[in-house]
Amino acid sequence: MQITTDRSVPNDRKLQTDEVTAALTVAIHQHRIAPGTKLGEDELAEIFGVSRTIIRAALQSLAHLQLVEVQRNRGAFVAQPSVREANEVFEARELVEPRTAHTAAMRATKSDIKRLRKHIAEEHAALARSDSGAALHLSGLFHVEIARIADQTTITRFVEALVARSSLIIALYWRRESALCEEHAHHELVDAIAKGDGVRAGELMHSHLVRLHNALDLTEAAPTLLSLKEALSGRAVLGV
Amino acid sequence: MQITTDRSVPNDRKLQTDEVTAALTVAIHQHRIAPGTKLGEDELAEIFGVSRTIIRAALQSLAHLQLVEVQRNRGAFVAQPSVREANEVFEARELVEPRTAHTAAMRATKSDIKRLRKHIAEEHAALARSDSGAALHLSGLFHVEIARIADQTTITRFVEALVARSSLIIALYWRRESALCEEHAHHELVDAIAKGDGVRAGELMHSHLVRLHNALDLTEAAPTLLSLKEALSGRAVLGV
DNA sequence: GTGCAACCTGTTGTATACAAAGCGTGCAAT
DNA sequence: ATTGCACGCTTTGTATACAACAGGTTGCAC
Repeated sequence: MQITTDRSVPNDRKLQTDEVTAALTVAIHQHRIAPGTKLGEDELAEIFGVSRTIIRAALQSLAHLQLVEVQRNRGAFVAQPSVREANEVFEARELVEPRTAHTAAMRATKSDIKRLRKHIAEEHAALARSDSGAALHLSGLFHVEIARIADQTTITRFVEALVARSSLIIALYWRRESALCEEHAHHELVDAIAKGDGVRAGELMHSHLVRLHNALDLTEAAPTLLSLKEALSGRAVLGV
Repeated sequence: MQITTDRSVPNDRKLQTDEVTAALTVAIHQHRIAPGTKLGEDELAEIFGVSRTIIRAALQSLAHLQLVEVQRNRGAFVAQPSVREANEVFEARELVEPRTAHTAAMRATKSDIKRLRKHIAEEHAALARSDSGAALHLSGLFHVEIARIADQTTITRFVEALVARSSLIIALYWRRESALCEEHAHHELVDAIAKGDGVRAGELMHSHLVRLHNALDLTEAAPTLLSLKEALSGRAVLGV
């Protein structure tokens, strides 16, 4: 399982943990690693060419973001948010992000707008080449970028965590039937922000999130096939 | 600097990291360790009777909650939130917690109410014996408990993090002049929740938080005296 | 006496060695 | 054939040893 490996063996001697964390994060965001996948320490250590110490720190980081779940003496697995957690995550986003959009509209500078538009363009480009993983990742970053423009680092961190989990949720519960993530929503949002229309930006963000939420198939109770296997073995399925 | 040490040397072989994390968290909550204090790895390892490996994991955990700040090659320090961060934290709480109070009012069971009242009683008891550290800690837990009753684990985690940082903020910026944390606010809140009056619970929570926020002295720009002292001396300020 | 520089000490960063806990396999007994 | 147990292999948990870095101190030169 190759993950990134752009640079070779000699590490830059700095921030190794962060690099591993980032690489894994992106890989999960882009759905290159499926929910439920086991992340063995030795395996990752070999892939990244570092010791298990580094891998462990990275996994702990990801566990804190709830991107991976660590089971004692069993190892780390890419998280599989339950239906309930999925609802919670989107409810939280519906509560928080309209506010960040509103504030962003108030504070955005020209260069912020430019950056957002560039972001959308990249997203389109990814879609154009059918790289849905990258598109999804960029789409998430778009939301984080808005929080960043709102200049509230505390909430930005929260949004980052929510967006990250959203990616897992989409991987698990996205309805094939529903239309692909409507890009025009992001467009309109940027327009509202550019005009400084905070109220409209907030409304757009809210409805955008609600539509996303509704595009998920959150009816089935049990996590899907992968976890079925796991449900019968050792550990029990806790919350639904 | 003794921290907890209720149990002696033989560890229960389980969750050592979590125990250390919890002990440090409580100590910080209760203002038994001042903001800016250096948390040396060897020092902590000796105190808790575990290896630096465990301590490191615990510190990383606390760093994620932004209770401590780790500076590369320099070590971990109890965080000193800036004025700006302080404002952000309370703004975030003002956004999120009224919602949790509202939901809690809708979902609270008899036993939940009972637990909340017991919580308040303990808080009073702590105040009665002038243990302001414990009172503060319990006061924070009260807010977390409400989020827990609202049964939104995702937001509960966020509230936990916000409450934890609030404790640091209060340590740094609390105005001596302002009246002590009015306990009646928590009383009224529980009453509203017991009645199932979500709207009022939300309002009460909001005004409670605003009052708290206003009771802080967030005018001065720079981190205060404590850090100055530390800037000059090698070792951090030990006991409180 | 002051300023700079090299060293020295103490602390953190990383790797590795060892201990312990799961988990699967295979054999034996019913 | 199936069930139960026991052994061994694999993987994680923890401690420790070593390397690298930061900061302070000392000594020298001016």
